[in-house]
Amino acid sequence: MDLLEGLNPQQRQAVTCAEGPVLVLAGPGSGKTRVLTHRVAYLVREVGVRAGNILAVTFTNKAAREMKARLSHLLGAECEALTIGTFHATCARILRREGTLLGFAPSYTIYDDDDQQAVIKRILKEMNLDDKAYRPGAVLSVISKAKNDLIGPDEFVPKSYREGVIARIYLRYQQALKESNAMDFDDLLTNTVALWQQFPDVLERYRSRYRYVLVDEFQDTNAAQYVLLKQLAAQHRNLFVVADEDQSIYSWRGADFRNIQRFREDFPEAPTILLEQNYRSTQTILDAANAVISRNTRRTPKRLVTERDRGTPLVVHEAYDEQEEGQYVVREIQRLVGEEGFRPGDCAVMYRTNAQSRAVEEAFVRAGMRYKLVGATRFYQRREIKDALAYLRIVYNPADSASLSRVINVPPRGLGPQTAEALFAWAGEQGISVWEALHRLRQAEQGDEPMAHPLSARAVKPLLAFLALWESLVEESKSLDVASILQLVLERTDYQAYLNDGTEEGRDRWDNVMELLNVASQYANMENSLGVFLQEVSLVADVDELGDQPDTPVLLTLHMAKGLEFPVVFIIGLEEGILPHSRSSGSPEELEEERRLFYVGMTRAKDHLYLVHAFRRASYGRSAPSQKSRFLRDIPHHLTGGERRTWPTRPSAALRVEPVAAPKPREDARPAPPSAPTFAPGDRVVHPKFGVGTVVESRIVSDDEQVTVAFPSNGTKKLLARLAKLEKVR
DNA sequence: GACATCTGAATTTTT
DNA sequence: TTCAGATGTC
Repeated sequence: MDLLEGLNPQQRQAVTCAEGPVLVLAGPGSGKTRVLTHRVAYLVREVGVRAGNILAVTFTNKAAREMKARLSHLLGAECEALTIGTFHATCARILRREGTLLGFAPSYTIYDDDDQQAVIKRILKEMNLDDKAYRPGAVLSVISKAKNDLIGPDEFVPKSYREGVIARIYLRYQQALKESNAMDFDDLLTNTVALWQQFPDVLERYRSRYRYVLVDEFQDTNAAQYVLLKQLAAQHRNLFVVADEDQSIYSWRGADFRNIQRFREDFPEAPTILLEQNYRSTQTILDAANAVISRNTRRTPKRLVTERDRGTPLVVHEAYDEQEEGQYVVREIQRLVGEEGFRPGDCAVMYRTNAQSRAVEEAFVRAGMRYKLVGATRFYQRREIKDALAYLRIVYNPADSASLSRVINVPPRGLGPQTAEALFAWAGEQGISVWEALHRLRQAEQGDEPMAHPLSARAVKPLLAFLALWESLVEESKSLDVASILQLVLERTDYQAYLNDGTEEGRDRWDNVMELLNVASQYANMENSLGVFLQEVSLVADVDELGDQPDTPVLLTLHMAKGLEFPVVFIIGLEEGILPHSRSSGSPEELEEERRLFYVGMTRAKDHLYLVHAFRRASYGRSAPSQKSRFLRDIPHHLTGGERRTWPTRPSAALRVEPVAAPKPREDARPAPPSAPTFAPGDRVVHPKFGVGTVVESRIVSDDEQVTVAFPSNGTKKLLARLAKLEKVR
């Protein structure tokens, strides 16, 4: 296959200039993924670079996966040796190997937002600070900002009394993470930078390994990431970055598109290649997007052109309120599918804030139409999933105190907040982990010489019972894979009984846990499956889940839409206060970022673009009139079919989506359950522990059969056929 | 210590 | 509207 076939001259240039730094400024839809993959393939096939010497960094795991998939087509087996991943995943892997140099065991835990909050809350308590005055979220955002700028707790210079306090929290927070053998997201980057700074020989190793570095979405890198790249590429200078400043939408997370300027200064020999040819959208959509983005002052003017025809005008639509907005969208999708030959999966609905999805979802449900909601469902954020993962984490990394405090009393075992706090404080005083503290407690209680400890007599027994449970899990986990460990955890903690409170919610939660077990079982035949599983699970993002989904419309935020494309795009909530968001209209910089966000959304569309706003909108309970977004005024009239509205004919029969007996929409695709239950009510069964019993009910849950059995001597139990060794008896 | 009920407070985007 | 935290009861 000719790697250059079908590429335009600019793309070709980007693919083939082999040595030295390169800056590619790529507009939306200009085929930059193609350029990146073909360049990697070109380096390997034509230049003779060894695949093992190439590092490609992407923004999401999904992008990494896609790139790998494409490269396996282009390169075959050779692509296995490539390193392709997000900054975070790549750093996490490096730190697994080298983290001991910084004092982190390879089993370190990656803390997510909730874990971070938990740590901060504990510190606030410890320092006797009011969590109203120092809201954990606010404190964390200051800390995160500092980390993104590579400012450690020691270098943090407070500019106010408040910041002085935060500086002390920051210091304590880093200590706490270290004690827990844990890192937060930002630490993955900063610790890698620190590692390379402090150990030049290690840096040297990675420099000679990653001789060619390619970076996607470079405009969304932060200072730490930029330093990382500079460290790596300082000598060989083979740094290839692809950027679009107009699509920089993560400045609130520390991203700084001025890195593009820095790159130009630090690598002055780099040629700049412009990709302005758009292969995605109609000229009308591009013209509208150009009109919007050209209002931004801080940018290099670009002209996006396409060879496609003008296409249809944009549709600007005013709905009465958010309900009708949703109904309008659904009805329009139905029309496009019914009359214009689009598939449901061709359509995407985009919005500024997750809360906006609700009304749209309701409209889909009312219409009996399936849809896929990206994010918000947040599988890995669910309580039961986090509990299960926390168990796995303390098994893998017994120092992990945030996970421990999460599950120490889940299910309830008599270890309430008082006891937990006393235990943690006692461990803290002695400078040891809770794991060790519990061992000391056992010695004190069972050893010959009694030792003083602050734990109440009543708490000792459940504490020691918990330690025994924990120890047995740690011990047995050594010879088991993740899925088996998880099963063991579920059995030993009787977690199912805890979740199954008879409500539908309880059943759903258990289903989720089974789904997690399902995911875990995919890691079965792997070296260190527990560690691999935990790491990958810590780094998944919502967009990553947007895989081979059923053919349904997709609902997602504008942020998550970056990098995607759809034949039909609806952007809803085009109102002042929402887009631009009220929290981001303070400074011109923020306003420009809001505009970029809108631009990103518009340029996702291939054929049809709908811009929808509502006359009034309810925000938490109260409904109020709204004003249409200033961004709409930037679009020339001749590009839209004029503005349409469907009210005040409300309530109009034409608009109402008729409720249909709706199949319950599933937000997450599940594998098809096994066919029929093997057990039926009335069956007599025998269980190794509970003895003989009678089946009350049996149903398929996820991919296992859940059997409810009444045991005369042990009461009624819900059992999983896969776990419990149930046998039918005559 | 566990659970139910009440209150009031806060709402952006997420690797 | 939703949710976390506080309060009250057993």
